[in-house]
Amino acid sequence: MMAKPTTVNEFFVQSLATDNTLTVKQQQIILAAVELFAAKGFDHTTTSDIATKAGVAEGTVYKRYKTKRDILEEIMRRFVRDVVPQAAHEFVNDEWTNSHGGLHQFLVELIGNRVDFIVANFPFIKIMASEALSNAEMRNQVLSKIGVQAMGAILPHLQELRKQKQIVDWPDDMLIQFVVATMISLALRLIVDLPVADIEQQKTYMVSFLERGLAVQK
Amino acid sequence: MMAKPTTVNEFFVQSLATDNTLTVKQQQIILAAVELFAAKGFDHTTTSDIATKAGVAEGTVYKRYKTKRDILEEIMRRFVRDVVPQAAHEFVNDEWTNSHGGLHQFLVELIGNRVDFIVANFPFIKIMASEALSNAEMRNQVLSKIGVQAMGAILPHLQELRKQKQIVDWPDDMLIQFVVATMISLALRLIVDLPVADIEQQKTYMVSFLERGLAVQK
Amino acid sequence: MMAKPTTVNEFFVQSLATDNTLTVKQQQIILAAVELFAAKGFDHTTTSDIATKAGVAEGTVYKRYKTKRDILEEIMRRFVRDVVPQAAHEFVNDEWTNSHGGLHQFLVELIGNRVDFIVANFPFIKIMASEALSNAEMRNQVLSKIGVQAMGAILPHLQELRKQKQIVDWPDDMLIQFVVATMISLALRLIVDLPVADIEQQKTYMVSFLERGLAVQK
Amino acid sequence: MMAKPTTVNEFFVQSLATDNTLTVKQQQIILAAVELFAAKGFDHTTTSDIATKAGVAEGTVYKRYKTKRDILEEIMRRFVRDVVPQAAHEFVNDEWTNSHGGLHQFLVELIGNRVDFIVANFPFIKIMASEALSNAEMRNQVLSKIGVQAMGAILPHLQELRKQKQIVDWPDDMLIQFVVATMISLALRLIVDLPVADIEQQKTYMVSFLERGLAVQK
DNA sequence: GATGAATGAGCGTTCATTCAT
DNA sequence: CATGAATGAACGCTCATTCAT
Repeated sequence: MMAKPTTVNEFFVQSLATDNTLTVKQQQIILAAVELFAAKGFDHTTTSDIATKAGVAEGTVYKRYKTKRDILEEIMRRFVRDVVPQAAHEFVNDEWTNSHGGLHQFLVELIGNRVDFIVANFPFIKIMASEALSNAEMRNQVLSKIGVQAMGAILPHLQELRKQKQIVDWPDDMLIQFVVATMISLALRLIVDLPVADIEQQKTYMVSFLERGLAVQK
Repeated sequence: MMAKPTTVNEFFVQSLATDNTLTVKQQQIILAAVELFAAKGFDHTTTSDIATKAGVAEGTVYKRYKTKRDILEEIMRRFVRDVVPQAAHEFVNDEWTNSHGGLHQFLVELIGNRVDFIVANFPFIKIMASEALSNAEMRNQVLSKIGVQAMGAILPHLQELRKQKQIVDWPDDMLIQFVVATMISLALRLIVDLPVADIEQQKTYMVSFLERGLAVQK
Repeated sequence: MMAKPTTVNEFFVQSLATDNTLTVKQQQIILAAVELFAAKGFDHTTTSDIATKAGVAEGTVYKRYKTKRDILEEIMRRFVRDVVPQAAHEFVNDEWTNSHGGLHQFLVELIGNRVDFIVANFPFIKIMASEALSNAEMRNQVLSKIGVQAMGAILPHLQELRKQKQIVDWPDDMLIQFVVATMISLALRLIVDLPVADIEQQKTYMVSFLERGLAVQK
Repeated sequence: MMAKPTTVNEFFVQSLATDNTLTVKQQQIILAAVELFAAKGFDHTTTSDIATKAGVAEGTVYKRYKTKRDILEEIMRRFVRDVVPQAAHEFVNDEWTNSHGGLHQFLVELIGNRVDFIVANFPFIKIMASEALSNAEMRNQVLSKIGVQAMGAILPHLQELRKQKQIVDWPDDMLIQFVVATMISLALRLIVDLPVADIEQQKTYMVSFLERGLAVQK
């Protein structure tokens, strides 16, 4: 059965705790920044906010990070280096990976797991999206890496299914595009504040939609 | 045949030119703001930027709009009031509306038209998305209206197709969610800077994906 | 019997109406400025406020008066030239002037009349006081003239009473100082927002206090 | 014998020096603000003025005080909390308090002491007066406290004198009103820039006027 | 390493004043 | 004479960043 998806925050705590170049205060600063950036966005978070939430002096924030943007970049670096792989690992490690259960089961597991991840980490996803929209560097450096990692976790399975002629013979990027878009459609609803009464029902429709959209006609 | 979708900028020029409460300089201010907000985002655009680009004094910016945010809201208001309906009208007026050509033709026309709109207006869509992510009021006031307008243009057709048992018997919101997500998947690619070699090819895949995903099994 | 004291505003209307170098709009501007300065003070009144209240365009305000301060000076000039003499005239014309009724009646009439004037014109008095505190030019040009006028109305009587040995043989300026201070004590109460339950009772005490303070011991 | 009344500025220096939550620069800011507000009024003093006079950067002004008005309120608060009680204490402690010397001596001491205070602190009194005229909150919060303190120092003596039938049997508020008005009459002269040749002579007249005005007829 | 007072460039905004129509 | 759009200097205030302790 599936594990409850870990929260980005928990991943960060792990990532920071295992880095012995960071003092406790520096860890607190990063964690405070993650939460504040997620809650208010990068631009609307002041270094004073971060210092206060981290329980340190304002000068301390600058001891290790030369600028506020450096903090964001450190967060993104850790996100890409530690959090995304962890999340992928968590995802990949679930039993379905080896079960070869066909398209339906693949989708059930994928959607089931990643939709929970989206719901659990929605605030963080918003900040990533927001930054990606306004910051080209972020797009290039971070999103692409996330994309690569995500593809690494999803694409092989899609390719396998395609080889088995369970799904249509479309290019990799189109398959990924539709799978991701369908999963993200839930996040769009959340952003637009449309109520999502029943997450499990959502999952069922998503699986069904993707299954019909991708499966080869019998 | 389909009309070439107009650019948001052109719609704005129209919307502003036909408003005789606005002086030429005030029109220049709004147009400058649209471009700057689209290029650098709301927060990173200064009122001095706007004034300079519009070729007016900084005080002039405040003659009609009390705050910088008022300018954004004016833009959004015009977008919702003039641009979206125009775009919808343009969309709705295309012949397919009355052609009862079935699911396939509906999707061909919808995707064909709206994908071009997305591509033509991508910079503007980015502002809307960016603001929507960080501004709850904007979500409520603007996105909801756009949503209503968009639904008014799409939903009746989906309902008709469902009644004719051409598409699956899913709730309205799920049908819309999947159609919108599929269309937006292209915008996501653009945001992530993934190259889109062939727009027409994209359209073909989208139509195909939606058609398979929604059509009832024969 | 005593006439009800006219309001500064009414004096201004008269002053303006009889000046045929002023257009109607210019009169409206001055009247609007008088009311706004009295209500919010000179610094917190904008030329836009004045134009709006006067029902004219902002440029019109500057047609006759080169600066905002010019308007204040015009008001003060009229106040000194027309309003104060009128008020004095109104005061002087009351019957007591000729009645030679002695100190008591003099005080009764003076206090009775001027206290009502203070109460009726309190907002205007506040602006004069406020400007006088922060503007040396105003003090020199306006207050001194008001002082001269006021003295012209009061001092002769005091001098007469002194000659008749009804009041103490103190210098003119001390007599005026105490009479004015006693009358103004009511304005101080009003400024400090201390309730003044019974104006007539106040008058009685004032008369009594001044009478005892100034009368020669029998 | 009477102590020479201290200047408000000296009281402020004391009040600030003994507050160890204030850095030296913050003290300089308050002192600079006191002088500037007194000299030019609150509205005509810019934060840049204050910073320059205090010898600090403009941002430093805002480190502790969120707004310019906060600085005024801090000044008023210190005035009420430290300066007024000190002044009252200084006043009350003079020997006359216990001397039961009758109305004449009471007035001699009161006038002698407070008139010097008024003369020494005239610039500061002007700020207070100016703000009181244009700011209702200031009136309520500050003047009322000053009033209470002042009454505490004066009223008991007046009540005692009244009980002893040395002064007329008028209500407390009228007694205070006349005593205060008489003292303030000097400030009025100063405001109007009327020369006050001989302060001691002024005091003599004031004492005499009040004594005659309030004493019961023998 | 940690502190927090100090900095100052830069922002959004106001408003007295000007001038072409 | 009247208009009102346009101006731009100046203000109050913010906040990322520095540095002496």
